[in-house]
Amino acid sequence: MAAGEQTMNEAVAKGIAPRATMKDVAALAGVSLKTVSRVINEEPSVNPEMVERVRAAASTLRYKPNFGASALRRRDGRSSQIALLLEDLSNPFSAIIYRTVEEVALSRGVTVLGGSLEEDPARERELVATMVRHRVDGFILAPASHDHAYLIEEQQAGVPLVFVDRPPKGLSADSVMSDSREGAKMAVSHLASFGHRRIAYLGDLETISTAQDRFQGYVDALDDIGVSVDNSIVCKDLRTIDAAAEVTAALLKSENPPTAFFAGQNLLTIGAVRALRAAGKQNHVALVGFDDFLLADLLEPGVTVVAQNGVEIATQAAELLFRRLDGDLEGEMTLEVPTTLIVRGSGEIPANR
Amino acid sequence: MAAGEQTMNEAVAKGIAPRATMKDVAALAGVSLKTVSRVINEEPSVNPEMVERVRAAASTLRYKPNFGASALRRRDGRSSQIALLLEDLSNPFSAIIYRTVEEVALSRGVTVLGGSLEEDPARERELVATMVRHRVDGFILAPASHDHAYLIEEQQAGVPLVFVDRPPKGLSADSVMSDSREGAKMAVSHLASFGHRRIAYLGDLETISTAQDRFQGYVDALDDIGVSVDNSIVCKDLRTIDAAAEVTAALLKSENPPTAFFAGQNLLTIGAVRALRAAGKQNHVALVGFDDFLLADLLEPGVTVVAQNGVEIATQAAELLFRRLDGDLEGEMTLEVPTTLIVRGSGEIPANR
DNA sequence: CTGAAAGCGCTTACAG
DNA sequence: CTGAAAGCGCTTACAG
Repeated sequence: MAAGEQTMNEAVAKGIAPRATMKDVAALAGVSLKTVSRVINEEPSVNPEMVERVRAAASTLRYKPNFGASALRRRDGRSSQIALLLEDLSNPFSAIIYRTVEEVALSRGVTVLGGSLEEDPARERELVATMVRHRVDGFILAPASHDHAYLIEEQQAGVPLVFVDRPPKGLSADSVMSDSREGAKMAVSHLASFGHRRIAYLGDLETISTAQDRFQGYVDALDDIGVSVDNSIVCKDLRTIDAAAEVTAALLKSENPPTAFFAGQNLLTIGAVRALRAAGKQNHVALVGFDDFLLADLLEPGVTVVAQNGVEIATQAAELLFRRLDGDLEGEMTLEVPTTLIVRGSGEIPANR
Repeated sequence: MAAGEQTMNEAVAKGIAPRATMKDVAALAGVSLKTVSRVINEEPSVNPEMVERVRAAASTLRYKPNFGASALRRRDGRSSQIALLLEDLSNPFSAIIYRTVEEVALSRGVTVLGGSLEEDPARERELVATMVRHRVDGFILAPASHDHAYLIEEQQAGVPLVFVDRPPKGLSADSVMSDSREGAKMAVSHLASFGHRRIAYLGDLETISTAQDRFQGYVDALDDIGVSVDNSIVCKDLRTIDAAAEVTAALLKSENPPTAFFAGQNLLTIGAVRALRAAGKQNHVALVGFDDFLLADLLEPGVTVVAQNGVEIATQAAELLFRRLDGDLEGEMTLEVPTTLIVRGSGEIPANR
């Protein structure tokens, strides 16, 4: 009693009107709790007159169902929330994935708990743990870590996992990503078709498996034209616009500069553009980037890229996740989404012999 | 019993290992439920030996606390989730807001439920309702609707509301946004200082209050130089790159074309760039945009903009929200964050007299 | 078609 | 320092 009063007083002091519960609605409507529950959940077989009374009471009290409470007791225990953990939500590729997944989830009445991992495995573990405490129904994950065995517990608890952009390691799970190797090969072969033989490689962290794949594609394309890899023009572990710009500038000033560049990621492409521009060589040295970016068409020359299909990747991933949630327990799927070459000018500058 | 067995069988059939609860941990450790709760919540005054036993049991069973269940019973009822509803998470301004809020929230152990409103008031209502069902602890909202009275219930239920980018209408709540009017005035005055008198206005939906503010800033700047508004070069209700490009192209071809453009939003700026480029007039007609965008510096000419400080807006908004959650109930705050003129070339093309 | 009792996983408010 | 009982808001599994 005393405690109850105190709560009341605190609430009043703060001007807080406590939320109505099903119990309150039941009291006002003069029916049982269970009947209110039936009406709120739109179960059939409730007397229409009672439905009316309950609806009126709920509306008067501005009753709002509590998902968490119902999930706790419901047999499926679903929270109607999924976790979406991506590299960095302010990066355009992540953003389009988020947007697309959000749309599919919304159509199912599911909300999205987002998180940015920033290539930090510790942060990934932490965010996953938080999402688990929230009992999300599933995960869509572009992992930062390189060992995902710790997620096996979640799979065993019946929480579906779909990897996007990067494959799972140390456990088997569904995944959806671009065909990086083939895309990179297409980019470099395109440069080769304009006579280039000395093509520099700018790539992200070697620990990222897609960066390895893209490098493999680069090697494949060189193999095709009988050129062997020259490590003096292979630059890996680049993460930022500035890093790519610096390396590009240095290569351009070297004794035997490349006649073309392949950049394995959009920030690196932008860095290369910046350095080529600074050196006044944007119309003399060719460039093809992996992953499209806004305004690539408005630069001079327009930047030729191998574009990823983010919408397709995200749609496939989300639909796969929901199929799993709907009970489809077939073996793991690995979906590769093809990339597309977009010709804009920078990749069609011929090699000067 | 029969039901229990059936559940068991289903779980086994699906290979699902049910999650351990505090009860399970208590049983294994040979202590009471309450003692487990104390250990998990790191309450002091538990015998260190018991702490050890409980920790060991929790670890063996891979116990994961259930936020939802504890929130249900806890007196504060906090879900450790906040809702962040923005225009479109794939738009760079929204994305930087998301990223920044996420960071502040993470430091508090709070996760973010995101949503894109897409200028659709109905979608706003729907998403807010969903977030309420999830019992989020607070809202950060860039509203699509133009009447927010429906949110009064939430305020009364003690859920803090912080508006970003756009002010609340029909209720009083905290808000944080750019000083749009002053920023727009700065942009247009800058054009005027290069001799422009015939400056076109490209603006977003008139129903958006910041679009109105930006138009007012445009009018203010013209007033300062004694020029009256010419409606034939004022174009409102533009939403997309293409719409802005079309209008710009038409104005350039008109009998008395403007010598400069002010674009009230980044997509519109990009549209204007595209049209100027197509007409070959990018070095003859001046342009200043409101809101910065990636690569604006790499275009030719570089695009002069009045930049919003998204990080500052988001930081202020998130900190304000958490201050409210911490019990600060002082009167509503309206914070205006100044914009910055970034000179890059397109805005410094003089008027040809 | 309706409702009383039990319980989801946890914390509160006690008592010892 | 520890624990048994009650209850958060809701659904389940019954009985009528």
